[in-house]
Amino acid sequence: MDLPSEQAADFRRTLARWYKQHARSLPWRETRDPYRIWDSEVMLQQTRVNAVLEHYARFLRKFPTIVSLALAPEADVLAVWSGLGYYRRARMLHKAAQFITAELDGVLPSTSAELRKLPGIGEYTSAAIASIAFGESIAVVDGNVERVLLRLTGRPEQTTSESKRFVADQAAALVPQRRSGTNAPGDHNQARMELGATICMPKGPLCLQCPVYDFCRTRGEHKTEAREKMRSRRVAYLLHQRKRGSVIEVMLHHRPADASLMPGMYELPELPMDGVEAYTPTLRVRHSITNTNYYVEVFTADKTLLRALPLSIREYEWCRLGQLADLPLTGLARKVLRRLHLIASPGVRMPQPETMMRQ
DNA sequence: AAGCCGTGGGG
DNA sequence: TCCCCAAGGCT
Repeated sequence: MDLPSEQAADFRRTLARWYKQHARSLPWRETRDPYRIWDSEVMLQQTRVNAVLEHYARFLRKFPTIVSLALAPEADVLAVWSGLGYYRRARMLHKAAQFITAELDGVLPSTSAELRKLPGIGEYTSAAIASIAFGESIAVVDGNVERVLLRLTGRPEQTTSESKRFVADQAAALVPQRRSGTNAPGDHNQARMELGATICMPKGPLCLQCPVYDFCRTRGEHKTEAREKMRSRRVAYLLHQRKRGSVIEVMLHHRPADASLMPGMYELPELPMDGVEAYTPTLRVRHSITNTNYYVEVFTADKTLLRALPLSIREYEWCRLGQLADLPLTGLARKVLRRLHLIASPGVRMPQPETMMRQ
């Protein structure tokens, strides 16, 4: 696009006006508590707003401050994260909170350069927190911004480092300077992402509603590359319960701490498919992970199925139904146990936003 | 630096 | 039902 400076200013004003009027009301936009903004940005990494909303409220109710997060056992942090995916984010967030508590007097750094050094905070997240929470004039580039800028400029979508640099340069050229009394950089960055999320979507962009239509080279003609096709796979899990006095327990598998996939999380014991052919499932659910659709069947235990388990019984753990909600369950385990009414769906209650903490 | 890490909702 | 995601970071 390479707008002349007055046109760049016009673009910024137009976008700002649109954002003020159309920004969705989201909990992390009601606060300037850097900790809350940090949490939201980590949760939003590769994750839809809808999925974040529920977890965000629960997370902040349970860990309202950096110190409270730092002091919590990792399993508790993972338990609240359960269902959000990319569990390493939760571990890194936890680690960063511990580092900040131990080394930085419990205060989140206020510049992108310092934030960038913390685990789980990369190029995008450091710029997002620095601009939104602290008003730093730095450009945020996420998937939305990249798509918006490529469409605006008419440059084809590419994964080359040259293309990345082009987008970064364009983004940097359009970021407003810091001004007192407002947060122009933070609002501008959020406005770009909001535009990408609600108007300039990957498929079927709503160009006729776009505030910067006049600045756009492509106006919806821009193509995005096709994805790899999803695969399908059938999997089977065992439901095995027992009674100890008045408490009911269910048998779970605790994934090893060094597993690459969902380490330390709890799931139902997996059964080999060839052991369940003669059985009718107690429950069927679909579950998609990355590029695979899983068609999941859950079978109630009997002696034959117990013998089909890949591990010896001792290697599984008996967990009380009452404590399931506090366990770091995999998303699938949580889904299955909820469908079977063995754990309650969480009541979603939003915490009151903190009083503005504008400096 | 390309590949890996998860998910529930919506079309 | 089947497919497509979405505000990245790390190794």
